[in-house]
Amino acid sequence: MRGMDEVRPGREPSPPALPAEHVESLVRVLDVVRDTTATTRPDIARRTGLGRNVVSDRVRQLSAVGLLTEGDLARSTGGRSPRQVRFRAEAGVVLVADVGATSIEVALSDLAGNLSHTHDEIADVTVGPTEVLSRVAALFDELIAALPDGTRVWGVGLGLPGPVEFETGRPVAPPIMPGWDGYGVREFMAARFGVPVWIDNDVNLMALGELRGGLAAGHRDVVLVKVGTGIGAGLVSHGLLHRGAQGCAGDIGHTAVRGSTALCRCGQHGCLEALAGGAALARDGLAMAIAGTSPALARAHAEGHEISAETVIRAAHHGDVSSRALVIDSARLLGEALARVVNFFNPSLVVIGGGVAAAGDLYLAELRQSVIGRSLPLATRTLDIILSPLADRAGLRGAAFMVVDELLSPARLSAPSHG
Amino acid sequence: MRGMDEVRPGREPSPPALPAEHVESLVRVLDVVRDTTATTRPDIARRTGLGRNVVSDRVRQLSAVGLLTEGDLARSTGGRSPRQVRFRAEAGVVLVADVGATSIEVALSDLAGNLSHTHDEIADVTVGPTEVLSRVAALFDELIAALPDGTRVWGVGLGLPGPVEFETGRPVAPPIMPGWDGYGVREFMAARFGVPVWIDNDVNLMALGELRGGLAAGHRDVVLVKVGTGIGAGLVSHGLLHRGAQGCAGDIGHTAVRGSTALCRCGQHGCLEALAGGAALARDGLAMAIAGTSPALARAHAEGHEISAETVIRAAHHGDVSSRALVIDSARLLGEALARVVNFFNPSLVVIGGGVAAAGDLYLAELRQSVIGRSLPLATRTLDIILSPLADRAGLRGAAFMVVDELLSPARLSAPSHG
DNA sequence: TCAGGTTAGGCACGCATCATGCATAAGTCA
DNA sequence: TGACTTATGCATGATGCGTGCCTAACCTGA
Repeated sequence: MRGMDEVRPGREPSPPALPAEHVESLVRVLDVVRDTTATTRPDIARRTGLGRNVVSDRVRQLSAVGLLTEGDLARSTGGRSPRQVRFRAEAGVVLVADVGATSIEVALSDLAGNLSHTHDEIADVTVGPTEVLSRVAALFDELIAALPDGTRVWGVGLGLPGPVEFETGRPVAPPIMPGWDGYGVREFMAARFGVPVWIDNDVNLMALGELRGGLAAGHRDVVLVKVGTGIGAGLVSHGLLHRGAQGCAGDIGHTAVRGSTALCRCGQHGCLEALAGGAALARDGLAMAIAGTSPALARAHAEGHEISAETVIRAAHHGDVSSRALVIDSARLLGEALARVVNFFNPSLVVIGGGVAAAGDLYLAELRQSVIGRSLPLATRTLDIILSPLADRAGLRGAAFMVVDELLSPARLSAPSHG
Repeated sequence: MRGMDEVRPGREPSPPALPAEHVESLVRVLDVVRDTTATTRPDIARRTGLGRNVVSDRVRQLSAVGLLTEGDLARSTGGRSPRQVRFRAEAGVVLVADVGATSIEVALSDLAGNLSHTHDEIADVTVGPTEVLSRVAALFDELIAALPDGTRVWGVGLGLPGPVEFETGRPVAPPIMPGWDGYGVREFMAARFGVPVWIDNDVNLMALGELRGGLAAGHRDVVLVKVGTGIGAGLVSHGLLHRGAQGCAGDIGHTAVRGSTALCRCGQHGCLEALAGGAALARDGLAMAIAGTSPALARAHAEGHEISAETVIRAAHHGDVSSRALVIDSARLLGEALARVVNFFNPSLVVIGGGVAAAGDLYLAELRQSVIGRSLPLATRTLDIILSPLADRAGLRGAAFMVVDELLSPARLSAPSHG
């Protein structure tokens, strides 16, 4: 991996060099424009508390480096119409990837988390970091090849299915990623692409995606639950990701469920994940297919189809009674665990994401009932529990926001460093 | 309550008027001096990144209003010795109270959380807000009467045994405080004493006490567990109190314990609190005394002593086998719940406070074992679990820090408002 | 004890930033 | 169309803060 070209020919340094002065006000202006709390100069002045003159100047500077641009005139409020100011999300792209236990998702993202060229494929994370990351890098190469000339690549954002030490970008003792412990993921990608790289847990990135540009925008205390093969949660406190001391906060998949002894992939018995995760759904569905308890699943199995969580969910939607019971049972079990989480963390919003969220209202209704029935009334008084539509790709969007937010953070702009 | 003197004669407005300019640098200087990360002018400059000139000027201003003072010369590091700068904790006092389910604690605190004139008494919070708060106010009056002339009262800090909406200072649907829901506690105290008032949950205040001036200083992710009559937790994320959306975050006392149907004071069955709290210890101890299972408790009971959690703990320490088993069982149960909390929140420190913490190493050892045996290895890798000595009065200290921190916060200093 | 080096800390100056006032542009409303 | 309101640029002035210089006060080594 050594000896690669540090700076690619024809690629501009990224992000565009901002003036090192006025960092604070520059960021404040940029922030309110980015999340569209302000769209005109007077708006920005009001929101940031900066003088109208300063705002004008900062907008000028940011426009000069291509981060902002003027749009049409906005509606007048009685006098001269203000010109609209817009974040130039097209000023650069971010390479984002979400490595799951059994899959790789990559995409190109603009600076506002809008994805394009999304690509999914099956992959096994257990084959180790060099192989998986090489594949991700190859996919990134394809994305880069398709870029129009002169497009700036601002950075790489990566999600991994395990705990990550955010500062160093290294996995820490990930249970389902043998060989990845302490691996220098950032160094690998930085050497390959010569741009800044950030890595985080995939569930944290989903939470960030929902927080910065999704359903959780504006909330300060959020729990995002991803129900995929496994079950995990991303926590937001004070509007910031709560990663915990080791970066492994959010584990709810391996809490014991009463009266169960099912073996979990983590090695313990009775884990929630072993009962209510996607893998559990598939396992129980297969059992029902073989036992003949479910006509629909039995037929699918007989026809040679694999029985996956998706199969079970589809059968449930088509009225298969046993599948329906399985899905509802899964929702109820998750709800019991979530009730504890709600009591403890007291979020204003719980977002359910991941593959099982495709089960839709059937799942959500049971989940809601289960949570509300077991939580303190106060904690659920204004609590919202919603599904994150799958098409959202919150994880990839979160990866993009991670990169852009870090690059445009005051700390980095005032003292440019790694990357 | 209306018509009371708004500003008492002979009492100065509080806190001393700081200049409205330079608020940010003033606060930064004050902060590093307050938590003693910097004790000399050059130190302050290094820590805050401010110029030595600015630091000198701010120190001058803060000294002029009595918040800082110069001390002796510090050790030289090769050149002229710097003069030490110290926070004048004696520049004012804060009236603090911790209202528990069955008790009132009040004290005088200096601006650094050092308590004096501590006073405890039995009280029943269920008699309602006016009665309880009047009693607190009467105790405060006694404290004020004992103050030297000219002492400035900066504010009132109050802890309550239930969820509190921090911004308004009103209890929200507190389960064990009938009649308090939505009561204007702040208004009551402000009208009575004419100073700013802040109120928070008592467990949050314990966490704040440990965070700002106790065992948790410097940690960013902390869980404080109070095991008193009931069981509750205070959470610290990013070095800030996580209060949750309704201010009721930290509930762990009412999570279901498998295989139990004990009736809890919250009305549900099988709560942790009903099994492992102080009340449960007392209840089970009494049962053992009556049944004769424990000689020590039976004797105490026969002699007419009340069997409290403290009695059981003392018996355990004196070698009473049954009491010992009871205490250990309590620790084990709490440990099981805490293991889930540790997995979910991933703190770097867990502090155990409250009356049951008096059980000491006997309790702590079993608790540690129980937590570590059931948590993810990663989450416990650098986890510390410690006891908060009772004499600490972390709650009262936290109440003092709450008031002083709010009064010396940038927001308040730049735009003085309520109080 | 003294010289040379190092750190503290005050004072004056100058630069840079930001707010204010004024002029102008461009809209609304009667 | 005129009076009013709002937006925006430019010049001006105040203010905050860093820098350079000086003195004070300590150290080390001869």
